Amino acid sequence: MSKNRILVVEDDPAIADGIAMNLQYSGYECRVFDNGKEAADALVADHSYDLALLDIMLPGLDGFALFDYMAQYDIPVIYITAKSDAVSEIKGLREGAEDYIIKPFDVLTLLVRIEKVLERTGKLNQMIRVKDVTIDTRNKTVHKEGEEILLKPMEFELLVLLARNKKRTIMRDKLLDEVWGADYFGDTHTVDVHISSIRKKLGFGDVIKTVPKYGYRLEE
Amino acid sequence: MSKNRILVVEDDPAIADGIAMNLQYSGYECRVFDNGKEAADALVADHSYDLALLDIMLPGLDGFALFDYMAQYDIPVIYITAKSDAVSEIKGLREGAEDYIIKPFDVLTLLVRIEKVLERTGKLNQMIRVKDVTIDTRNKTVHKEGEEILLKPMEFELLVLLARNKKRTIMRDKLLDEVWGADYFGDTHTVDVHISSIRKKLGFGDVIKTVPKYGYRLEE
DNA sequence: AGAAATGTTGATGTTCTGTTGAAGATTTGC
DNA sequence: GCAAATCTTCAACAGAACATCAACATTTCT
Repeated sequence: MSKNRILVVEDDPAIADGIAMNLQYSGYECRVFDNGKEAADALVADHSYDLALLDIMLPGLDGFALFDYMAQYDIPVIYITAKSDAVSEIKGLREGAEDYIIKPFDVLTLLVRIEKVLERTGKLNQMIRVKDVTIDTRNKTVHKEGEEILLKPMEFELLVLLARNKKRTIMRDKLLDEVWGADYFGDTHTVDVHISSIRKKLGFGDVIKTVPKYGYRLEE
Repeated sequence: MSKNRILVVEDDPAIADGIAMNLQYSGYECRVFDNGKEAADALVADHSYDLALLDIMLPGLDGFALFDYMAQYDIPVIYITAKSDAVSEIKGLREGAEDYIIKPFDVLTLLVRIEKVLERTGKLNQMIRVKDVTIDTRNKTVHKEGEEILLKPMEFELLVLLARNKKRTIMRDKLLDEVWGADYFGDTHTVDVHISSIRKKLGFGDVIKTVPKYGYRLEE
């Protein structure tokens, strides 16, 4: 399956570098521009992007202006906003942007948002393979060596998050946030129990690594 | 990868020079102003800073006034305060500053504070390379010649501190303070044991130098 | 409403980690 | 060069973190 292509327009080089590195690491192909004008011009020749990450505050053409160019080619947009322009978020979403994310953000949050959008637009791989296990995110089923393994809903969600972010260590808090929701108040111990159950059902004792003091990581 | 840019506003030339020298030595690009007015004016033309260090007591525009200019461009702020204005610290933080540091401070304390802020805003390099060893601060992993080397949490934290401050000798007390926390009461001997373990696992016998009677230093 | 299944919490046993002490090696100072 | 101080390394202990099981409360489904 071919890589999803992501367009990034961000003028802060430190942030742009960080995003680019992480996207590539996660298996996306990405192209970065540091100003709106160049990005818009380049679209004419190449507009086969699955998603665009647009900073709102940009020199020249700003994120909102760029949105129209994206709409032309049906490229969904996630805005990147500084915390000072809280007002603009609403505007961005009302005009049709898929989502927004406020700086500073952590990498996993961004990746999960991207996955959500790609899933909605049907561009995300429905099947995830980890070792001899196949995860079908559409039918919510898991197979190992032809046999279906029954995972409970929470176990499934947790597994998908880990599997979509292979080789990335995720803190227990972060797992709780993303799988259980940000408004969940409970012990991180719950995560441990679910991990334990997944390991047992899938024989993932070594595939899901424990990173002491931090969290878990699913290996390739 | 581009250097992080830091804005320094400090009227005491001795302190300003010291900060500037140390920041450059640590790989930052920095610009120094000795008064608030000039700094604020210069922001209009160039505001691509990743962080600002602001003295509170300044001729003309003071640190608090400058904060508003920084907020406009979403530049995080660390205040530099004289020991006497303990009251102002609280005010500064409540208004949204990232952190503060009290004069006189030692260089490493300042550098670690800076790293904390840059990490939170996603502008710090998550990969550190020392010789043939790669440290991934986000995934909490260490690789040497493609192989993963397992470090224990404390070993990892200690290594990161040393590696982020290469060529800088750090006292045992300082290492204890920063890695174990200021409220830690224990023998500095613990540091020695951990250093020993890191050296052994990574083959860093010569890379981490012992500075007799003082502490340790990680060479480039 | 009753039954089945799920998620959470608590208890228990196990593994892993950090600290300490002691012995051996190295360096420093005289 | 020798003694003293300092550092390195090993091993053992205590405590923390983690895995697993079982019971309970909650939700879902029929």
